[in-house]
This record gives sequence, structure tokens and C-alpha cells, in this order.
Amino acid sequence: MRTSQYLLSTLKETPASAEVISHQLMLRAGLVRHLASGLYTWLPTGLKVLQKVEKIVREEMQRAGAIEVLMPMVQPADLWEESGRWEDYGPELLRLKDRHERPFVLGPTHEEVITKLVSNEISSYKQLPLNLFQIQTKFRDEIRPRFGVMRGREFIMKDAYSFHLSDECLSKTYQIMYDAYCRIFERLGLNYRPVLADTGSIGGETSHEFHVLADSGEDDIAFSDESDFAANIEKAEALAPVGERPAATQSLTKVATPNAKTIEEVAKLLAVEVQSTVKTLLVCGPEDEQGNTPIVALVLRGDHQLNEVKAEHLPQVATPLTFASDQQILAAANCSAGSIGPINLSIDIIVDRSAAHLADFVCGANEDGYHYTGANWDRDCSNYTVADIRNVVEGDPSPCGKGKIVIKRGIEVGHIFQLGEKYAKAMSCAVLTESGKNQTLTMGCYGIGVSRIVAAAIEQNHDKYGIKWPKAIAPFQAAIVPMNMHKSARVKATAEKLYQQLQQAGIEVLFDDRKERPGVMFADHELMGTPILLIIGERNLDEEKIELKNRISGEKSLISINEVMSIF
RNA sequence: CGGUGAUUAGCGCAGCUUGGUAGCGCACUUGGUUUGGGUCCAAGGGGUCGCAAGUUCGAAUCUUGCAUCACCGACCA
Repeated sequence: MRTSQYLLSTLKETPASAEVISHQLMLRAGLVRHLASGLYTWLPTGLKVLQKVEKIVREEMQRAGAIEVLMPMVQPADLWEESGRWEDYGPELLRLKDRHERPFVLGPTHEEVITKLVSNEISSYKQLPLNLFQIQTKFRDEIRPRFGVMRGREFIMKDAYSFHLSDECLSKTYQIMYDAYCRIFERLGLNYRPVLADTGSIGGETSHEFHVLADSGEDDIAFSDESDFAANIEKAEALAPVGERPAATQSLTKVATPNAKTIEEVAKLLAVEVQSTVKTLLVCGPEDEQGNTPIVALVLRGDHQLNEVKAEHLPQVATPLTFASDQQILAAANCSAGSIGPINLSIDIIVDRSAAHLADFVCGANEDGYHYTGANWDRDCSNYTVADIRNVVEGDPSPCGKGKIVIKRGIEVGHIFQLGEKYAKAMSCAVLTESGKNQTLTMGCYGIGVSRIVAAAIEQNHDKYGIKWPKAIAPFQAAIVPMNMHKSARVKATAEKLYQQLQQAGIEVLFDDRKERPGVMFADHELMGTPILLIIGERNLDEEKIELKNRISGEKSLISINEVMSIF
């Protein structure tokens, strides 16, 4: 490709709306352009990268035995009513009507369509197991699209769905997909980790996320510093403190804490450690038959944070987690937020394992402006249950039993689930078994955020000059950068000849034939992250040499023109 | 959805307080200059100032409404 016939579209200035580095560089290097909130056009260079990612994903999926299909992005609403997700999915599901006023959705995912397809096409156990995948545009009407293509509303995803007669068979395919995902991210050249994950609204038991490690990631991942353990913080278990709870030594005392509302203020006022206080959060429980919403108290140690996902798994807590309103707090605790405590509270009380291990702690007195000191479980408050409802923090013992927790940020680029029968049951996806019995299938589903990978790769591979693409996904393998070609016939002839040679060898090379100053060319190619620059100048031509510059290592070397082909 | 802020040339911004010919830098075009790290000089093209209504002789500027975009959003018990 010659730059004179290409759309480079590099920018010197960073558009103001780009927050994270990958978004800024994708705009500056001419990979994408913003169209509307969460919607992006892929320019030629960006599309090349996207297609390389797709190619690797496709090859590895095929190698793992999955077969490619392509399903519509627009899907009839009745499919979603059949699965129950028309109600469950919420406003992220974009709903629309055709000219006949028939309701449709823009597919945020394709469980319904694939399950329908398989239930129509497959009727015998002999046709199983089956693993189908597609690379398709998805649409999710995100509350808050951000970070460019990292969290866009429209995005490209590889999604695969496997169908089985037994859970053993599903587990086997799940493991094959797990291994395939590892190969994919290795081939992409990314620093990634598989981590244990919550199955979320999709349901099912076993689930792993694949994260690219980067400070700008939106997820917190808990690692063990001594083992391979890694889990999304949503899922990482906080173990109960070891040993017996210390005995009570203080008596319960009500103290005035005027204007001290936050844990920090109360702890400071009473001159105690934040760790020896508890905070009490009031949340809504599931509605009963009369339409009343019970209020539930969640008690945490003062320095800990509530884990919403863990809380939502409790039967007493409504999903999605909803905090009690000021009126509900007043009705349930007879005080305002800031003075709530578990003692003499006549609602369900769920205490985190760490908070339940405290003795002589400080808590709200359910009276505005007062707290208790010297509070003790069982003696002062006995009507409670204990559960794991907090986020793990750095230094906690790892739930695997080895080492301590370390927390890093990650970008979720893959997620694999064992779905079970949820969709197969709802959509009557069954086959006849060997014994002639009708049996509902069990399913797995496996996603990779293809467009997000492009952004994640940049987050992990850049410097102050621009992108440093991993070799496997660089838009061009090399660029020819001639110095003052329009003045030097020798430089021009050498560049043209080299361009021919590289092209004939099937190497993707960008020939910078613009009449630009060297600095402009260097800056553009470094911004675009081309791994190898072939710099041709009068300076080295007498020795029949050109200069080689490696974008990743920054190394420069001289190489004989005849040897150029050998480096690819 | 709530809070905050923004919207003026392709991009980054000034002008608005105090209403009166719409500006700067980058990018773009032309000519010259320079040529191994984002040259310099000169001339030029490009705008219904987000949309609508109002106030006014006159609105980018004041008022109201709407739209779009961005940032923040249990963390408080």
C-alpha cells in the first residue's frame, strides 16, 4: 500500500472527549472515528487490526471444533418473550418496531436465536455435541458508553454456543474452549489472565473471564501472590477471620456523636480504629405478595466495602441491589442514615464474616447523633445471620488457601459460561436419546469482545510516541520510509524496488511515498505502531545498506539491501 | 436515570461579563523555502456560532425550551 493511495487520517491533536489512552491513540492514529455516543466507524487501518484479531479468533475456534454461522442482528421479540428475557433484560435491550408494527430487538447476544436454530435442526443425540460460533455486531444500549470502543454500544463479538446431552460432555467442551481462549490471547500477544467469575444474570454454575491486565481496566481482579488463583473481585471469597472471636471486655455505652455521620468521622471523634467499627447499610428485600418491600440490614466492618454481587445472591436481598430510601430508613431504624446500628433493630440483619468477628465494636445507636461503644455480638444483638458480603482487600488470605490477595485492574475480553438448561428448557430444545427418550440439552456459551481487544491491546502496548502493536495484529508488518525521495533518484529506485519485493513476498508493507519531511513520516509511523521501519536514505546507499528501526525495542541497525527479505 | 459541565471551521480553543463587520493555533489549497525527527515565509478556501422561540433597531453574546456530547454517581449508615 502506498500512503498516497491510502487513508492515513492521523491527527496531531487529541480530541477532547477521549479519556483513556487507547481511545486517544485510536483517534490520533486514524483507526476509528466517533459517530454518536458509543458508535464508531472503523477506518482502513483500524479495520485491518480488527480483521487480524478476527482471523486469529476464527482459526482457533475452528481448531477447537467449533463451526461458524452468522445470525441476524435484528431479532423478533417473540423469541425473547419465549426465553423470558423480554422482561428481564431491561433498557439495555434496544427494542424497535418494523413497518407492520411488529416488535423486534437489536441483538445484544444470540442465545435465543441459536437455541431456536438448534432445536429446529437437531433431533438426534447422534448429532451432538455441537459447537456453533459467529463473529457478529452486537448492540447493547449501555447506560454510559465510554472509553471509545472499549465500552461502545455497538461492538463486535465472537460468540459460541455449545449443545450437549450431559453435563460431563459440556464440561469437556468448556475445557476445550478455555484452552482455545488461552491460545487466542497468547497468539494476540497480550498479557492476560483467566479468572473465576460470577455467572451474573445469565445463570449457570461455572464461569471464567479472560482479562487483559491494564490500569485503565474497569474490573478489579484478586490474585494470590503464591498460587495461580485469580478471581473477579465480585466472586473472590472473603474468608472468615481465623480463631475464636475475642471475649467482650467493655460494657455497652451510648455516646453522643453529633455531626459525625461517616465512619471516618465517628472513628476520629471516638479515637478508635476504623477497623473496630461497623457500618450498617439498609437495602431493599424482594417484594412480598402484598407488594410490600421488606428492608434488610447489611453489617460490614468500617473499613470494608459491600460486594453487591454477593449481597444479591442472598435470598433476603432484592436483585438488583437497591438501597433503602430516606423514608424507608426512618421507618425501619427510627433514625437517619449515619446513625444506624444492628442493636435493637427489628429487621433481618446479615453480618459480614469479618464484622461478626469483632468484639467491643462501635456502631450506630439508631438514634440521630448517637453511637454505641463496647458493642458485642450475641450479648447485645443476637438476632442475626453471618455471610460473606464484602469485597476482598489486598492482604486478605487467598481463598485457595495459599498466599495473600493482590488486586489488579483488568479489561474483560472473554467470558465463558456453562449455561445448563436455562435456554434449552425455555425454548424446548431437546433431542431423542439412544433409548428413544426426549431429553433437554445442556448448553455452554463463550464470548470474546473482538473490538474491545483492539483497545485493550493498545492500553497494554503504547509509549509516548504512540501504539506499539504486538506483531500478530499490527495493521502493517513494515513501512518503507524514504528520505527525500523526490530529490534522490537513487533513494526512489531503491524504495520502489524494495516495495515490489516485499509485496511479491506477501508482506503487508506501507510505502510512505508522500512528499513529507522525515520527521512527519517518522511521527506518523510511530503513532500507527508499525513494528518495523525500513529507512532508505542517501547516507547509507553507497554501502548498499538501509536502516532498520524496530518500533517495539527502539533498536536501530544497518542492514544490507539484499538481506532485507530475510528478516520477515 | 440523577448530578455537573460543554456545544463557535475537520480538530483544539478564544470571543459572551458590558449585544453592533466572527477570531486564533493545527489541518487543508497555492507559490516559494527547507530536507535523517512534527521547517520557515507569503497568499488563500472553509462558519445558517447545536436547534427553536422570545427580548431588541440589532443576538455567538441576554431569556426560555429542546437536542446532542462528555465527566461523576452505594461507599453513606
